[in-house]
Amino acid sequence: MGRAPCCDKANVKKGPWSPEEDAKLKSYIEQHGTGGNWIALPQKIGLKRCGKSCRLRWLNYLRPNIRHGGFSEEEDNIICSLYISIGSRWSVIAAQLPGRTDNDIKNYWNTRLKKKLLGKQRKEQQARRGSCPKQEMKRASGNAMVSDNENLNPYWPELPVPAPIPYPNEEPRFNDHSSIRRLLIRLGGRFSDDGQPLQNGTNLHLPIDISSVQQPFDHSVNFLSSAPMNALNNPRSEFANAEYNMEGGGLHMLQGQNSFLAELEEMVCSNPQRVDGLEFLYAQDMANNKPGSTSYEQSLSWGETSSLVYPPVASNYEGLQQQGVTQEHDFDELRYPTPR
DNA sequence: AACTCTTCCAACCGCTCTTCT
DNA sequence: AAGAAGAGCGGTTGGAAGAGT
Repeated sequence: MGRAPCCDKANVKKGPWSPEEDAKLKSYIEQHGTGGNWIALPQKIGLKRCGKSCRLRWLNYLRPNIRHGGFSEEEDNIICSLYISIGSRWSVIAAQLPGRTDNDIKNYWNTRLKKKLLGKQRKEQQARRGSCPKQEMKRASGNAMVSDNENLNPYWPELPVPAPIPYPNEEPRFNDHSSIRRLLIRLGGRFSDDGQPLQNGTNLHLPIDISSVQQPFDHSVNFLSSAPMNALNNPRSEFANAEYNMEGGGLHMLQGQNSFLAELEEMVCSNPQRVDGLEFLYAQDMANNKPGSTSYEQSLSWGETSSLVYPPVASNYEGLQQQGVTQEHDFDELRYPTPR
């Protein structure tokens, strides 16, 4: 048989934590540790909280050396770089940023970095359009007939509602991580505005060599926590079945960027005739999906596709090793050091 | 001043994997 | 071995705070 139920849901408090609850939880854990059992912990200290909730409160707010807000530019770049490499694996990203929690990073990404990225992309778009005012005026006037209902795209309100792009094989080409990754790479692997433009891939600035993080996905080098590696060994796991092929625009298995990618995708889908500057986002996917087809090349200009570059992938596995981030280590300890 | 809209983040939810009985 | 709970994680949401009108 299994264990006892984790908690009495009906008799559990929800919502914001009071200072008294915080104090109780903090002082108990500092004195006794978690005891390896979060479920039993709230009863021990007389809190009407679910153990899960206690754990979250401790990890995200009460444990020592937590920093909130005030993300530095370097941290932005690290988050950006790791997101390029591994997607929304917030706990892994958090492990690279001492004092940051996965929840914080996740929030920061969703509320700021993502918008920063989209804003940057839009800036580029406007700059391009600015160089062609006649076309711009023509487009704007043509758009006057579009109903409010149809004109839902917040980023491209002046553009006509498009005919759907004829995707060759069912899948839209914003197939997730590879697309955003290319967008990030195009921006130079960094969010900050002072970054130099990417030139032949040589100026790409990645504070962390993401190749070391890619390793497990190459199925060749073990790294980080035991959990991902277990997942790799598990035939049911997404890791085991995924094809991680950075050069081929792969990473199809990565989840969690859906809404953001949908946003990006909408930018392009809504304006198939005018995708200046976004070609890089899906040109390669299309090439992959539809070898031999030239319909896209004919209807769209892929001038930048050839200049698409990827970050250098020279191994820096030693870097993570030096940080103690190897399979041998208890990665959870790195993420959530237990109070001593 | 009052109202609406937007932004931000703490906390919850639900899922997967691991551990225990 | 099977089934149930625990642990951990990522996605989502509710509401407070701030900004705009």
